[in-house]
Amino acid sequence: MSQGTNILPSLPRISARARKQALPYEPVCAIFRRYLHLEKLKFTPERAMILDAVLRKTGLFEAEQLVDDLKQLGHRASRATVYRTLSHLQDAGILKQVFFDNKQSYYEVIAGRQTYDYLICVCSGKVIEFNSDKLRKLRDEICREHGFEPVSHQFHIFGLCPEAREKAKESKS
Amino acid sequence: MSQGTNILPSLPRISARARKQALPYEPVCAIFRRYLHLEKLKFTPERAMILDAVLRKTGLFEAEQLVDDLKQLGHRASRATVYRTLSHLQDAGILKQVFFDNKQSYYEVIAGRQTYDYLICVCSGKVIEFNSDKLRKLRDEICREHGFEPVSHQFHIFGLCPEAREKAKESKS
DNA sequence: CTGATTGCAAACACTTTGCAGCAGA
DNA sequence: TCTGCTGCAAAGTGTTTGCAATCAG
Repeated sequence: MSQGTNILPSLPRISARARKQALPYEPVCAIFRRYLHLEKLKFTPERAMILDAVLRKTGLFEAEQLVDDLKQLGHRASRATVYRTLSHLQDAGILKQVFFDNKQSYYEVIAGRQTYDYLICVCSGKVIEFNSDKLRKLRDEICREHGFEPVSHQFHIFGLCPEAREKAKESKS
Repeated sequence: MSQGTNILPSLPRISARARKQALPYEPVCAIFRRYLHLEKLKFTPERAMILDAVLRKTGLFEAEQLVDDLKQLGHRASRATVYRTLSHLQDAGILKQVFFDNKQSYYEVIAGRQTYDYLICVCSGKVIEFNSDKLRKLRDEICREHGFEPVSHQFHIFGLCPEAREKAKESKS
């Protein structure tokens, strides 16, 4: 039987326009407002509240979690609006979907934050973030070889975390 | 509306490189039978047919596609059985799920085949497979640093393919 | 003013599951 | 024989969508 969580990467959705215009240190809210303006969309209270809740998150989070957070913050916003806004935030380059597990998506704020790659334990589901300059360099090298212009990447390593390895050893002996 | 690309549905699923590789049909079938035997499961005609259809695939494919393929091959197997068998094939290490988009999973045969990493064009959806020893080495190095034992990895680079870059240039000028 | 936005609930689409009859080993 | 397997259809589940009322610009 399948042991462990099935966590798969998803694809980033950042519009070309957003990519060109995101300034690294600009307040995220300003990025969003400009994006909305350019797309002739409106900056509504609901969208502001959702962005607020999103920016409070650190690391990975789920849409459903966000719905709860909003309730806790006393913010009203329907599930539908949350999903619709998450979509816009992705297009604005503020957010990206990082994983899917069997059912749902996991998001991560990328605007103005360092992004990570992940080590994922196939036994415990534990996720370790890491960062590697060498990886970025290698990515750029591979892209050059193929005439590709990199926008982003996702590197997920699946395996056994130290604890899981320990357990595996024990059960062997 | 945003042009947030949902790239996956248009992924090409035949790669020249993969096509060149001989299908190691017998060995994989043996792997599957052994797995089934060990798990006290049965090797049924349906499972044989599904494995056959799976091994004809090169590159990424979807479950639904497989259902169609089976019909075309004159093989009967219900949708439910296909899904159940795909699950077993994963557990047997013959297959892996590579992507999820919001809706469905994308699979790839791994047994007896070289696996690839992917460059994915965010404009055209074009997918380029690549292979890198340096990447594997870097992966192992990163794992060592974290006491992780790697089982597999997925490295997806998103960006603009040469054609898309060309187009982008044109539209600027 | 006017078209975008919202909440609701129903719709979706892929996948899983319960069940009764069937069939490998 | 005795589990496990199959097909069917129904259930599940995160997400999306249609619609009428509402609101931002």
